[in-house]
Amino acid sequence: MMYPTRDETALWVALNLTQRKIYAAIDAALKTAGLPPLRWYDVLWELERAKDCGARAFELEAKLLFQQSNLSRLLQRMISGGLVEEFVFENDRRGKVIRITEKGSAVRKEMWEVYGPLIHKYMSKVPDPHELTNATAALTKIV
Amino acid sequence: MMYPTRDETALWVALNLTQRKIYAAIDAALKTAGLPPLRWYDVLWELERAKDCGARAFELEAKLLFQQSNLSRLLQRMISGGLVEEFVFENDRRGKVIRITEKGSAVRKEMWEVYGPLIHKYMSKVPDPHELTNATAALTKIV
DNA sequence: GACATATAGATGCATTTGCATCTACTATCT
DNA sequence: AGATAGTAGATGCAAATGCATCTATATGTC
Repeated sequence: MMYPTRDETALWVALNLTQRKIYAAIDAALKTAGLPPLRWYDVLWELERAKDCGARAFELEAKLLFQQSNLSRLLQRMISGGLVEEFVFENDRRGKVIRITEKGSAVRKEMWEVYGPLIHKYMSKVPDPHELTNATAALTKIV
Repeated sequence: MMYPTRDETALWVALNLTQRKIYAAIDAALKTAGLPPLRWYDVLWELERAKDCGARAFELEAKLLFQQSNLSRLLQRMISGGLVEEFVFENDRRGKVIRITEKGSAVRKEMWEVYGPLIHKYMSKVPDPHELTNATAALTKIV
C-alpha cells in the first residue's frame, strides 16, 4: 500500500499512450485495407503456431488475455467467416478444439503484410538494439 | 515497407500484454471498490490540472487519445454523475469548456487511493531506477 | 451409484464503442 | 455581404463488450 514514484507513474503513462496510439494506428490501417481487426490476428497467429493440434478456447483466453465471453463470440465470428473451425474435444466433451483453416492462414498472411511493417515502423524508432531488448526485459518483469 | 525484427516484435508484444494485463487489473480493482472505470480518471486528472480554466473537449480527445464520439458520451455520463460541468465557450460558441466539480475532485482522490498503489505495485517490479527511466525513454521515442 | 462442486463454453441483456452523419457555428474567399 | 469550406461537438444505429447466468460435462466424496 504505497504510492508510486514520479518515474513509476511516468512509465505507466508512457506504456498506455504508446500502446494505445500504435494499436489504434494499426487497427485503422487494417480496416483501410479491408482486413479484420487486429485482435483477430492474435488468435490466428496462436492457432497457426498450434498447427493441426489446434488450441482450446480457454488456452487462447489465458494467453491472449481475452475475456471468456468475448473470445467465445469472436470465435463464432471467425467460424462464420471461415477462418477457423471448431471440433468437440473428445477427451472432455465440454470442450472444443479450435483450428485455423486454409483461408484463415491466408488472411493472417495478408494481415501480416500490413501489420508487420507497421510494427517495424514504430519499434524501429528505438534504433539501439540494447535499448530495445532492455525495454522488453523491463516490461516483461512487470508481468 | 520492411518487416520487424524479432526483437522489435518482442517489444510490441510485451507492450501489449503488459498494458492490457495491468489495465484490466486496475479497472477490476476500481470496480470492486465501487468506483468509476479507469478511463474516467484520465479525464478527471486532466481537468484537475487545468484548474478553473477547464479544458476543451477536443484537447482532452487529443491528449488522452479518445475517439471523439466516445469522449462526447463519456463527458455526458460524467456530467450526469455530477463529476464535471460544461459551459459554452464564449469565444467560439460551437465549443464547450469542461471543468471538474468538487465532487469530481473527491472521486478522483478516492480513485487514486486504489489506482496509485496498484501502479506502484506493478511498476516497482522494475526496481532499478535507471532501467525504469530508460524504459520510459524508449517508449517515449516510439510515440 | 447419488450428490455436491468445479470447469468449458454459450447466451441474454444492458452498456459501451465505432462509424457515419448531422447541427451549429466560424473562417475564408470572392 | 454571400457562398464555401472547415471545425466543435452531438447523435442514430449497428457492432462489440462486460456481466451474470445457464447448460453440459467432469471430478471428487460418501
